[in-house]
Amino acid sequence: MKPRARLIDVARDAGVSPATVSRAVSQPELLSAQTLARVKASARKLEYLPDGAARALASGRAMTIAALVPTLDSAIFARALQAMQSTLSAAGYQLIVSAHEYNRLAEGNGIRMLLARGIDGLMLVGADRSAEISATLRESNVPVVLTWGADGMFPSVGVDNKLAGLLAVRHLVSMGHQRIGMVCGDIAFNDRQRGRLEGVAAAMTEAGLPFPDWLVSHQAMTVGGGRRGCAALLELKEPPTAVVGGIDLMAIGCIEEAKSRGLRTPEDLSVIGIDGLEMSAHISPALTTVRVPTTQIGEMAATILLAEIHKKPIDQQVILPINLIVRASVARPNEAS
Amino acid sequence: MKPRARLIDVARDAGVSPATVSRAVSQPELLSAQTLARVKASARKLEYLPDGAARALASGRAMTIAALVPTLDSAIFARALQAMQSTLSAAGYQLIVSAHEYNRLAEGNGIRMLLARGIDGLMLVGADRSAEISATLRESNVPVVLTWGADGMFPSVGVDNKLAGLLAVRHLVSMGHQRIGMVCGDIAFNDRQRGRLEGVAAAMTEAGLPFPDWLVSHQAMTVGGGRRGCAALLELKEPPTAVVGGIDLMAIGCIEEAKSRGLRTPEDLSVIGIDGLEMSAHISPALTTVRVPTTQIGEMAATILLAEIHKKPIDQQVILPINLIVRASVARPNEAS
DNA sequence: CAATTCTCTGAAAGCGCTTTCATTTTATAT
DNA sequence: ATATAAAATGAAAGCGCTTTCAGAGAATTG
Repeated sequence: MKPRARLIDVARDAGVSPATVSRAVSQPELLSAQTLARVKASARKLEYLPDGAARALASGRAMTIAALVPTLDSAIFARALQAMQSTLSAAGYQLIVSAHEYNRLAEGNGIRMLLARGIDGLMLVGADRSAEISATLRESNVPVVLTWGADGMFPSVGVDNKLAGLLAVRHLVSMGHQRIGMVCGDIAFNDRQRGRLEGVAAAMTEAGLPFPDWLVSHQAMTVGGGRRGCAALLELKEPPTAVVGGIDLMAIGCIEEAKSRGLRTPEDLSVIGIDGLEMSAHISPALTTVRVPTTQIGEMAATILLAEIHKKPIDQQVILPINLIVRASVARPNEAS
Repeated sequence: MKPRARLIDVARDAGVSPATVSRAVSQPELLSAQTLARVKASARKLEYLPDGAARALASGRAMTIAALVPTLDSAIFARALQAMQSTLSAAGYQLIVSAHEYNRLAEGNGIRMLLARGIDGLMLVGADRSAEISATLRESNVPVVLTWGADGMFPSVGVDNKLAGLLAVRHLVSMGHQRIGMVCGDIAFNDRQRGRLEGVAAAMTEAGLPFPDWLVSHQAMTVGGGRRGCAALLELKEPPTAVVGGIDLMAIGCIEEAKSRGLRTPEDLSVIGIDGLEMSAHISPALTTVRVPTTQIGEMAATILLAEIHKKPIDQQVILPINLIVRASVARPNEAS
């Protein structure tokens, strides 16, 4: 219950000025080896832990980067955050993460709270936010990086979501599919899903295929959502012979739903995902998917933020390559259908 | 690029003292409606955002709770964190989360960093840490809550992991299985997996069944890990007729591995998981599992922390009930095997 | 050897806010 | 009305640290 040692206690113990102790912590190269050793000894002896709030206040730097993602409950963001954390902690920064559950208002509040809290950088997902928030962000002067999407204002790192949808459908088309459906997440506050959907639609147009509204089912972005979406498509008078999942998880749900209806994948229904989850390779049939380099996105996001903080030049918009991973969930459609 | 408005600017604009503005922010009930309105107007006009670092320093409260989990890349922790965040933000607290990737040292560092950073409470997973860190934690006087496990020193909320293993195996035994294997995560720094393994062993003993080392395979806690573990067990001279997955994800891997070897679940190999993931209900066969109330753990953790902070009485150790969810992945063993 | 340049350390002024404590104002009671 | 309590506000002292500025020695130079 003894009060935590403060910097001044260490200074007293080591017989130096507070300034010297401060330097020992943040710029040890400025001190003579001897002084440094003495201070360090005292610090250790007193179990000195610098006070973050005081440091942040005095220095204007919080050594903290925040990431505000739609949800923690997604392997996708989790991996990216993981990568960010590694990169940042190597640079002495901490990552604090928060989620808004696909709620635009919650995102706005989250941003404001984080800004108030004092952060040196902010990672956001997508570019789907109000002009007001964007303005707040801009005025705050806090370095920002957008991931998975771009808006042309803030630096960004992501992939071409439209291209992802395009690649998926092109593959399906190349296998001979004509009636293709999509099980998609809610697109209201999710420009990634919107982009993928656009890509799917574009590819259908490109192939001269019809793509009416009823061939896309919007569902929760879970396995269960995928199942429901697939069920909806399968119950159409003319069900699709192939379906693309807005994310791998939904694609997996599609496979399961088909299975539960006695349909085999890929023989009776081809399924393709977008994401490239670890588990997608291990289910059966192994999921054909468009892989998004999640880990790299996280690393790049951290790198960009760090560069912004240090006023170094950055790529305003980096678009990482995506690629089709052909596995076993897509085949030529049945003659019958 | 204009500097952010400070409290004193608002005070000036509203024609009141800084103290009044401060109160308007944190204890509005102390002000007359009229003054409050005036201050709020000025604050809005100047786009005033209080400085978190300064508030934390002056008040000694950071209004921040930290959670340090093994990994973000797990639906389990993600859900619990989600629940914590909701509960905390309702109380005006922010949650910052960090991961240590199942690395004991990294956890220690993480704890120290968080402590230095200034937090009002800390959520940790499991009780598997050095006495030194525990001491640091104790001395820091920061409220702590342990989740998924307990050590008798800090308040905790979790489940009886051993019981989980026990329930799983009892179910298997009741279905007539005698040779039961387990695919388990690394237990070196994971008392949850250790507990589950113990439970499995205990249940085997209880049933008078042998449970030699080679019937448990330690693997990465992913679908892929589950597959490898199942493969290892299946290649035994006398492979088990049933296997329990240390977590649902691994159990799913087991089902997939069996499938890829031409074995049907549950006819040829019964599989049972522990966790109760959303997706477990949707795969085929639907996974029989021991459900752990993840969301509740998160909520309780937040509630306990909040109570500790406000010096209210708390339950030192809350153990949430777990329950077997019988679905389709367990059946009586084949006569043949 | 004096002059100049470094290197190392200390003094002191905040960083932006909260929080006693004191004071003024307003409401309540006699 | 006057005394007394209650409510509303302000003055000022920090919270624990960083950082500029300057000074004291030590090292280098002509």
